[in-house]
Amino acid sequence: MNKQRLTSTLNKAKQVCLEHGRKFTIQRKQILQILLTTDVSLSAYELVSCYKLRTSSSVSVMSVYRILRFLESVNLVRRLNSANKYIAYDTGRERCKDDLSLFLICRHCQKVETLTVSQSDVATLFPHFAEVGFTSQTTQFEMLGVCNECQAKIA
Amino acid sequence: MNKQRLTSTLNKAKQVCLEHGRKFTIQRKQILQILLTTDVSLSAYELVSCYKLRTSSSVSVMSVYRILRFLESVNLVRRLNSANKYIAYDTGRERCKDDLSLFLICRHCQKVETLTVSQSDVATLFPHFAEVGFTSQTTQFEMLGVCNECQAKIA
DNA sequence: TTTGGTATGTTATAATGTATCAATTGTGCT
DNA sequence: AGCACAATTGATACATTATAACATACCAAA
Repeated sequence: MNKQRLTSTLNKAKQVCLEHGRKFTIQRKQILQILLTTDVSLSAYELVSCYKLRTSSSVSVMSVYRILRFLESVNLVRRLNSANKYIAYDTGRERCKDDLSLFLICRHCQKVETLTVSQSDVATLFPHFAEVGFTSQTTQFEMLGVCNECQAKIA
Repeated sequence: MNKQRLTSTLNKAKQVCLEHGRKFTIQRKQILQILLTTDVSLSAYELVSCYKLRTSSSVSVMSVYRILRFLESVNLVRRLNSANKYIAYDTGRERCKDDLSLFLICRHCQKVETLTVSQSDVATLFPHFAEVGFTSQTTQFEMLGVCNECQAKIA
């Protein structure tokens, strides 16, 4: 992500916070910026370390957890259940309100690629779904595997 | 799961272990049996408690983790990433070797329903998949939501 | 200026999971 | 039976991830 795009994304993020009547504090901005400028997912504790390195200031783990929860609540951050780590959620790309995300997580380089799937596609895939009468509240799927770069290296 | 089916499932499980040149010890059997006779997922620590209650004997948490990892390795147990809990993996139902499971997890009653999807269906759903060149090693998806029984109760 | 909501700091603790090494058990072999 | 060997389990310590509870700081509106 280049500098210009980063600035624009952070500005949008600020708007999102303000629309929710919440602040885009320096700490929230820094945490989001760290997540935006890496292509791997980071744990709360890793974020504490990065924060220290990049700002010559510091945050408590508690604050990081709170900040992550907040950023998640306004859809600026996603948590990866299969890794207990967090990634920035790209607000730049066009997406329907109820599209689902598919995160492709590389076991080797940890890089996370994000794809988008529509609700109707999911419904098509899971025809038994309607039968069992389950009401999904899930907004993301996670797949572990190997990305093409790493695949090439291995072979 | 009725008694007869349970016995048959446990026998099959024993076969699976032996085929892998491993033992189906009393502890492994008990842990699997506990998981087979509940329809909710259980954490390692919950399994320790259940074990104590049901057998008037006990296991260490360490052993439970090891047993779970072993049972996972022979595909008799699955771990739910979204909950850090474990469920028995039904060997009874017909399934292709590389089918994927879709676990429907109810937020209210914690019950887990298991559906099956073929690899090819998944490939159809995610057309961008081939483009990004990601090699998936994932064998399951997890969806959180509300099951039909709970939905009815709520409404 | 005081009051109410938002945000952060601080400490303690819960929940989940791994590392390590010793002890035990079981199995096959002689 | 006695022995060697691998698989399994126990026990302790520790690492990682996460929440609870309560105090303090900040800031804007009444």
